[in-house]
Amino acid sequence: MSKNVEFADKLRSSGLRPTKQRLKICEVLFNREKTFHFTIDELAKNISDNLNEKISLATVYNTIHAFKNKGYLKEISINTDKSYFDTNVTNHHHFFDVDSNELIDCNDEDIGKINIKRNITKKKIKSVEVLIKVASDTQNQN
Amino acid sequence: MSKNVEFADKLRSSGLRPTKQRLKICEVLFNREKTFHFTIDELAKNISDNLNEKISLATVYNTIHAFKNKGYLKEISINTDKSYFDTNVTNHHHFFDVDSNELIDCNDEDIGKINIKRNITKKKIKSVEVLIKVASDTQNQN
DNA sequence: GTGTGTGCAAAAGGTTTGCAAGAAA
DNA sequence: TTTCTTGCAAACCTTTTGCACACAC
Repeated sequence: MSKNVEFADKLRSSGLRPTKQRLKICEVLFNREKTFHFTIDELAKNISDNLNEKISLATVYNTIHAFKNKGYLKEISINTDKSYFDTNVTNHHHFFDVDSNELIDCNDEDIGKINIKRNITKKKIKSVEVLIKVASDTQNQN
Repeated sequence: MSKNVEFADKLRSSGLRPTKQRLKICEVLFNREKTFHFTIDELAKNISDNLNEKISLATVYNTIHAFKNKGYLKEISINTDKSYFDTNVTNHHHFFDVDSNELIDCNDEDIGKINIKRNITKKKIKSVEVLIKVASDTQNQN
């Protein structure tokens, strides 16, 4: 419960009104120990299943994008039909299990430093993302 | 023209009938020196503009997926609304210019070797993809 | 009260599918 | 002639948008 006050403050401090829906979403996303990877429909399902409450899909989309823009969430580059988000906003990489469509965070110790030796003229590097696709044997690569 | 015979043989040898449409698409995709990055609609536009011929969108989709499954094309993991494909099917990485939505191939010399020190239980690494997002300054990260 | 946020339904955009007609083997 | 391929339209799925109502401040 005290968590909700924290969430409300956090939202307010970034210019977002702490509405009931946003607080619910905060609860689901940030009230956990491990980082959380999800797609919008998984999140919406999670909310309606576990919290016995329905939030309009449009609101979920709006909220997730607002959170992403405020830096509370990160969007992961995977070539699937859906967008994946991550509550871990630090610089890190991912394993992607193509059997289960599951993301797994990758620590710095898991991968050596990525050293980019080339510059694109007039451009700055904004992010470096490594995606390691894994599968149980005899799977194809995509 | 002799190229077309090559393409036809290549298609036949992988169990694909060399139809007029598939040969056209081969021409556009593989009859060039540099590797080619594209989305389906760019490709369809390219065909109708440059070859003065229309191929049904459904056929373009079918063909691109057939080519991908046969290993003639690679699909790139970027989190955009569209799928990106690459005629360079070797292991390599990419720069992605978020201003222009353009992909740029990355050679081995541009990035040191990626060394993955962790195993996911019972899973095999299928691919390692590095995506370096670049932008002219003052852009956001996604 | 004023300005934001929500929710619904409708629209949009990319991709897939069903099926009849056409082309390759 | 048999099997694969094409093309069109409709369907599908995720995501976005418009707008009236409700809520936060």
